[in-house]
Amino acid sequence: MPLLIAELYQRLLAAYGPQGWWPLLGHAGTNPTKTGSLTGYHPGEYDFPRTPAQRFEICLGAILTQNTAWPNVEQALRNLARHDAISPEGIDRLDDTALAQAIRPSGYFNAKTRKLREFTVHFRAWNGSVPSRAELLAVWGVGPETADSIRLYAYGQPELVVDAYTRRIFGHLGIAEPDASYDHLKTICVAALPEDLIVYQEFHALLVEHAKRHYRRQPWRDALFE
DNA sequence: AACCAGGACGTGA
DNA sequence: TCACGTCATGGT
Repeated sequence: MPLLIAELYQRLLAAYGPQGWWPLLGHAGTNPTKTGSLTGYHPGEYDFPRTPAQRFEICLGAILTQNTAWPNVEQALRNLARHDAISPEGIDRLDDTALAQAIRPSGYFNAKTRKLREFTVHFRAWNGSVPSRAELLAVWGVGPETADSIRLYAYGQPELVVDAYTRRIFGHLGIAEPDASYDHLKTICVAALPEDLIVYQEFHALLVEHAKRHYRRQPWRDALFE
């Protein structure tokens, strides 16, 4: 009998406490239980984003963090902030060379320059309304995880997020096949958890925290669950 | 000093 | 569908 997903969530929450995602620039809040020297967490506060700028910052971060370590993304976001470019107008103001230079620390800077351009066009067209998952997936450079992250953290929608850590942990613990698809993992999580914004936000954040602690390098030995 | 990170896209079978 | 190559910097 594999570990139940709901029980996994409860035990992660008990072990690490509320994480407070999505991390935001300029938010001094930290989480003493988190790994590394990351900042911008706001455990116990679920009324983010509080401004249009914070919403757009989360969207940019969701794209910039694709296959990229978060500290690199923070450097890129700080560069954009220095250019006053955490806004659709700010992105537009930078030419491709300047934009690529600013986001260089996050890697794949040519591809991500285009992704930020494309996203900005659609973001403005949504005109403040909440984009559907399909609308997000229609944006070049936005795949399933990025779309779900934006829905969940930038727009406060109860949209469950799956990532490589989810697959790795579930595979290791026998909850799902190691090569299970994104949609399958999402389906079994949605079926096992209450459809709740806070639960979804914490669930993803807790899996990331747990993976950073115990799944960095193979062979994985899960100190919390075995 | 290799190894890899909070993926997505294009291509060929 | 699906497997595989590509994109790139910075931390460990």
